[in-house]
Amino acid sequence: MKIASFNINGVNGRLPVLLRWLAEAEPDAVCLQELKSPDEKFPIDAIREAGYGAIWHGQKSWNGVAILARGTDPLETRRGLPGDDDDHQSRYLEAAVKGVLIGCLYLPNGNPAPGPKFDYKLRWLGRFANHAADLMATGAPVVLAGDYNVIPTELDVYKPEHWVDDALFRPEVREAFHRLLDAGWTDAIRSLHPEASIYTFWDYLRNAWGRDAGLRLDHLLLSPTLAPRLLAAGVHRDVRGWEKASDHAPVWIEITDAEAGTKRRAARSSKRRPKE
DNA sequence: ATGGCGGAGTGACTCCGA
Repeated sequence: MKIASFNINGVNGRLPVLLRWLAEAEPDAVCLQELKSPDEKFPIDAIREAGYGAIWHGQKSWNGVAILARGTDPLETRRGLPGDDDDHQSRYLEAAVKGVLIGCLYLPNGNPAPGPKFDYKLRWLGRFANHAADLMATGAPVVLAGDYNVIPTELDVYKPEHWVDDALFRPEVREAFHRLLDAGWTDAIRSLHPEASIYTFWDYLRNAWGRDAGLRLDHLLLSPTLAPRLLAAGVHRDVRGWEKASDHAPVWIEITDAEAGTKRRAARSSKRRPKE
């Protein structure tokens, strides 16, 4: 099963990019961010024709998240991040797809920092950590996928010294991300590629793509019950070079299906299995 | 590297993203 996350940067303006990528990559489940579309303008007909069911939480002009599922409809479990009834930005959507609970998030950018936008980002991170802990406590296989707007380490940015005061890289933000890892979440890409320089975003400005001046901002975090099923992870870099591309590239994982995962875990615990 | 590029909402500009 392939699960991907893609900050599409305008789902209507970039619909040809989305449809081409769905046809080429054939992900089983997709988290989209930055729809920049009100609910009534979400291109559900074209997405259904491409073979996907979908749920979405849009908003005029900005934000907006969606979950797509190939050949089926996502089973919605939550709309909006709990913890603040006054927060009306469309940044969190959650659904079950083929036995996996998928949280789709678009974390606030937070610039300029310091300031009210940065404060909102830190509050959002706190609410997110609380909800993530609740999800983990259920024991369900969970992936939290999306645009975190967090550069986790110096390895995840082309020139760390240019970003020290930026809301994507400030210590408070990095520490919040690492507290998630300490709590038991697995950064899928980093767990399989511990040393590699991997980016998911390249600015439109200053020929960032041509210079490979990128950032790793889009992440898939796996619960302890899902992490053992991780087979592969990567970034569809070439999509960033397409005509009318988003400034983000899709990030993806492949996991064993639920039945195979159960067999694997059973095999691992078996006394007959030789030590790895 | 504080200008750039690009989308959306409106209708030459603004706001916003990262």
